[in-house]
Amino acid sequence: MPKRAALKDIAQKVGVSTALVSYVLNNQEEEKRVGKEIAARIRQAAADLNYTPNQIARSLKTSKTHTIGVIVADIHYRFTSGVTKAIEAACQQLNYTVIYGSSNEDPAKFARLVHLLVDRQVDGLIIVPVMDCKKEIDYLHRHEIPFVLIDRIPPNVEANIISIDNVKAAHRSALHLAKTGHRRIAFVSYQSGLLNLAERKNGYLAALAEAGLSPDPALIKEIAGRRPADGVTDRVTDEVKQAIDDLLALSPACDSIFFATDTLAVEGLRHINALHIPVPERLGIVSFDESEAFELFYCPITRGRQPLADIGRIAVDTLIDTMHHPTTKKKVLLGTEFIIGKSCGET
Amino acid sequence: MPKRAALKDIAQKVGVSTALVSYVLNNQEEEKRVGKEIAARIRQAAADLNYTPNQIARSLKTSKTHTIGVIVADIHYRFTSGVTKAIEAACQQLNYTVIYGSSNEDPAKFARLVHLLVDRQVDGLIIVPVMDCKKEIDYLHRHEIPFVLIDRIPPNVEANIISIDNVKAAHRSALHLAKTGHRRIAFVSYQSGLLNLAERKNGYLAALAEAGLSPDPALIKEIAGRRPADGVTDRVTDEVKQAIDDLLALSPACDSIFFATDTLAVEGLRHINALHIPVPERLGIVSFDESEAFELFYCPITRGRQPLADIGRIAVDTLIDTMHHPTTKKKVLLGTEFIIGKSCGET
DNA sequence: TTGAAAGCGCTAACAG
DNA sequence: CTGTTAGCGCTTTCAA
Repeated sequence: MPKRAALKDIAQKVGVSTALVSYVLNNQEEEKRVGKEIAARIRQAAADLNYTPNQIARSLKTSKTHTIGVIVADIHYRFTSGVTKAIEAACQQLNYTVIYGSSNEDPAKFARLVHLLVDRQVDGLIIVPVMDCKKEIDYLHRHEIPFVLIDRIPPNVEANIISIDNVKAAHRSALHLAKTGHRRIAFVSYQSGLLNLAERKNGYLAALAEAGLSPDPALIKEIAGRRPADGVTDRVTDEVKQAIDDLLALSPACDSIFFATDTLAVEGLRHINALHIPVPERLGIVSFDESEAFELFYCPITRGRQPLADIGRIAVDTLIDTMHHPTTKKKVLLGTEFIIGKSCGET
Repeated sequence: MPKRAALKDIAQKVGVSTALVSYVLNNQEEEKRVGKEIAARIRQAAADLNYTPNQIARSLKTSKTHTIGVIVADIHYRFTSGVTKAIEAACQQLNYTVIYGSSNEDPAKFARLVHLLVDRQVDGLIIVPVMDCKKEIDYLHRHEIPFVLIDRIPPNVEANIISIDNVKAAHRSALHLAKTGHRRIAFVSYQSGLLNLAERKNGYLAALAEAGLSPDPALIKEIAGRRPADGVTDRVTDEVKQAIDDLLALSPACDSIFFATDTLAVEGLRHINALHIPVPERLGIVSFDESEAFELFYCPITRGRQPLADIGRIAVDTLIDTMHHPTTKKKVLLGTEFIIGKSCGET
C-alpha cells in the first residue's frame, strides 16, 4: 500500500503551505482567518488522500500524548473490571487513550510500571496504590505528573484520592449482622499497611459498640499478605481455611462473619461449603464488593457494593481537572450501596 | 524540576557528538567501534543526568512504537482477564507496552478501536473479533499491519488464529452428560455469525450421535444477541429464562443442559436456582469456561476449561513472529481441560 | 573512530 | 490572509 499521506502532501496537492493545512485541520481557521474557499479545498484534499494525523509527530512537538496510564492491582478483581470499564468509557468521550498495567500487588512491579508509563509520557495517571509505594508517589510529585489514587488510601501521602467511605460501609455491614440477631460477629480481613482495611475494622468495631457487643480479639482474623499472583493462591487459601476453622472452634461460638473483601469471602465460602456449614443457620455472612458467586450461592450473600462506575468516572474527571489545575487536591469519598441477600437470616 | 536530559545534553557534557551517544546508549559500540574510554564516560554522564530516552522521538524516527494493541470483547469476561494477564506478562518480558480497548461486542466500537490503535501506530494487534468485522480485517491486511485473532474464528478470513478445538471440547462435554446417564441433553448457546458456537454445536451433535441419542431441535436453544453492554443484560437474561422454562416443560423431559458459554451458564443457573430445580438430581449441568460461581455453587459445576494463559502467551509469540515474517499464517488450536464437578451426578 | 547534518511529521512564532 | 521556518529528540548516512 502507498505511504501514508502527510501534511506536506496535502499542502503540495492544494498548492499552499503546511501551516495553512495544519490550521485548517485543527479547526483554527477562525482565529487564523484562513480563506473559506482554501479551507474547503484543504479539507477535500485531506479526505481524498485519506489523511490521518501522525499522533507521534504531534506528540513530539506538543509533548502531550493524549494518553493516560492506569495501574490496577489485579485484573481478576471485580473492582478492576468495573472501574476500568468506566475509565475507558470516559476517556473515549474525551478522546484519550488508556494504557493499563497490573501491579499484581507487587511493589517492584508497581515501581516498574510507574516508570514505564512516565517514560511513555502519559499525560496523567490513575493508580490503585500498593503497599510501599511512597517513593513512586513522591517521584510523580517531583516530576509534576498529574495523578489520582483510587480505592486505597496510603498513609502519609498528599494526593487526589477517590475512594469509598470505608468506615461507614463497614459499620453498616456489621450492624446489619447485629440487627439480624448475631452476637459473635467475626471480622476477616487482610493484614495491610493501607488504610482501607484499617477503616473497615474501625467501622466494624464502631458497630459492635453501637450494638452493645464487646469486641473480642479472637473474632478478628487478619490474613497475612494479599492474594499473590497467578495460581499461587495457596498460602492465602490455607490461611483463610485456618482462620475459619479457628472461628468455628471458638466458645462461645462465633455465629457470623463479616468479610472485608470479596476475594476473602469467595475463599471463605468455598471452605464453609466444603465443611457443610449451613448459611445462614449456623453462620451469618456479610461481604464487601461483588462476585458472580454471591448471587449464585444457594443463599444470596448480603454485601456492600462499591459504586465502581462512579469511581472510574470521577477519577477521570479529577485527573483531567488536575492536568489543568495542578494544585488541585481532591479527596472524594463515595457512598456504598447495601445489598440485602439472605445470608444473615433476613426475612 | 529541571527539564529532562536529552542526548544533546549528554553529548555536550562529555564533549562528543550526539551520534556517539546514541550508539553507545543503544549498545552499538561494538559495530560502530566506539572508543572504550569514551563509551564509559558517556554511560557515566547518562547516569548522572538521569537520562531516559524519549520514546516518542525515537518512534517518530523509526516508526516503531514498541506497543501492541489488544482488542477484547468485554473486560468482565473471565476469558478477557485470563488472556490479558498472560499477554501483559509476555509483553513485559519483550519490553512491549500494551494498549487495550473493549469492543463490548459492538461492531461500530470495534471499528473505531481498530482505527484508533492503527492511528496510534501500534506495531501489531491481538484481536478478539466481533461479528461483522470483515471490513476491519481487510483494512489491516491492506495496510500490512500484523495481527492475530484469538478465541473466535470469523468466517471467510485468512489470518493468524489462536483458538481452542471447540468441536472436540464440546463433544467431550456432551458425551460426559450421556455417560452420566442423561438422555435428553439440551444445548443452550448464542445465535452468532462466528464459527465457535457453530463448532460447539457440531461437537454436541457428534456426541449425541456417538451415544446413540437422536437430536431434537426442541432441545437446542440459541439466544439472540450476545450479552449487551453494562447493565442492559435484561434481554439476554429474559431469553435465557424463557429457554430454560421451555426446556423444563418439554416431554419427554429434558434432563440436562450443556451451556455453550460461562455467561450463559451463570444466567441459567441463577434462574434454575430461583425455580428451586435441584442439580444434578433433576437437571445435569455442564458448562464451558470458568466462573468463580462454578465452584461455589452448592454443587460444583462440571466444565471444560480453556487454557487462557497459553492462548495469551501464544498470541504474543505469534504476533511477534508475524511482525518479522509478515507472510506467516498460523492457525493454532489448543486443547481444553475438562473439570469434573458434581453437576452431572458424578460419583 | 568520530562528527555533521538530514530528516521523521507536525506546530507555532514570526514575517510578509 | 498566507508562507517560512525553527525546532521537538532521536537515528543514521555520509564524510572526515
